[in-house]
Amino acid sequence: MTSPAGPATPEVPTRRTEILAAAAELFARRGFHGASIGDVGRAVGLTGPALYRHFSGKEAVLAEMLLDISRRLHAEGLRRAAEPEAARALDALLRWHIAFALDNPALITVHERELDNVPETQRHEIRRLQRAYVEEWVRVLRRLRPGLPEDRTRAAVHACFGLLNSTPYSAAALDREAMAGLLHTMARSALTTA
Amino acid sequence: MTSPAGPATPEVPTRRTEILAAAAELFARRGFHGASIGDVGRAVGLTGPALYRHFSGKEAVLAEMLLDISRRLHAEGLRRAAEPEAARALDALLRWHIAFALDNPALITVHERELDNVPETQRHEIRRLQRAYVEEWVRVLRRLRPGLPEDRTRAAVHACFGLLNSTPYSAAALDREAMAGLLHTMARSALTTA
DNA sequence: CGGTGATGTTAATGGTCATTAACATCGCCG
DNA sequence: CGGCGATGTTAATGACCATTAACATCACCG
Repeated sequence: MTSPAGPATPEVPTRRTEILAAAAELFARRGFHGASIGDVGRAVGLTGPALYRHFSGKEAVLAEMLLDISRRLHAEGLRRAAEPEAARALDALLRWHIAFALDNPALITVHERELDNVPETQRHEIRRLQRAYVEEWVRVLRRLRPGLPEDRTRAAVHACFGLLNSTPYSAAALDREAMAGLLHTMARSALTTA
Repeated sequence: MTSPAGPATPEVPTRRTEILAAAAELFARRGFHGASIGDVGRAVGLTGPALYRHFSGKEAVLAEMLLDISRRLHAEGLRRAAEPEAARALDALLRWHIAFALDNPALITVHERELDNVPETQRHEIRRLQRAYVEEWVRVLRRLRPGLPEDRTRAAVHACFGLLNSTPYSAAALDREAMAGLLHTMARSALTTA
């Protein structure tokens, strides 16, 4: 009953979502070309070729993964940026992005690195969503700091994502709440003094 | 006359350094497993097998690249952290890291992502240098903010590197000086309010 | 019961790749 | 001149890999 491009992390895990989760882990750790279809299959207790019952190919796994991430980030980004008070909107965006990064380090990593391996057609849509997400941040920040030129604002947002997405490499050091608080403080401070 | 593990970017480019530079670009763009020896060779006007006249294999190219980066970062980090006044030392470290990242986006990317593909033996040494470099930052920051617990300090430094290393993805937007200034301001603000 | 669609498995198949072998060029030094 | 070390080249070689083919299982539905 699951539609072919349905949500990747529904309440109940299906085989498709198991595969997507295992692939995310492997692609994040070893890179898209460093993890084979056999590796992904093995990670969910199957042989390599079994994956073709669920996806049309390796690239399709990556494409669906990135499309799903982009959609989730963008959809919730839209919601949180709608908050009328700019400072509150920024905090809401920060909380959302930080929670996502701490809960899904592998997804964040793959999202950041592997876009080039997605087939053209779907790559455009993913890029569109990524850009739209960034623009939500830019809009909020411009309300907060009207004097900052737009290109500097956008560069600041990108740098902020770099900070927030560093999570995968150092998350082990602190417990989740401490890490979330630290990232929030640092990111807000970086953005508001940019 | 160049020693086998000599500096990778001397005044005059040798064939070895040409190869290292081309490989850095390709490994950064497509990942270690996504760029073939043939690709690297072609990028310097050679065929694939010709590389074996200069390196013992693909992994050796990566290993020398990462070892060289780690050494350069660490050596200059040591020097700058020696400044007696903590606030000045931090600025000196920031200037150094930002200049390196803006001048060598490919190296920064590879340094951040590909350590796992280095053979064990050299991996340890690279990790040691990376850790030592981080510790220089931690020491300086602790002098500046003695109240901050050590693990939080280290996490903050990692997050700061995430911010500074985001350069490869957005450096095109601003000219070099503007970008350097923006990153410096954001990073210092993030670290000092952590 | 019989069949059929969903889901797996184990064998091809064809391509790419890292690495090595065998052979060429060429500058330099005796 | 003659040789030789440095540096390349074009053919193997053997591994791995994505994908497809051919064959099994099995739940469910008529």
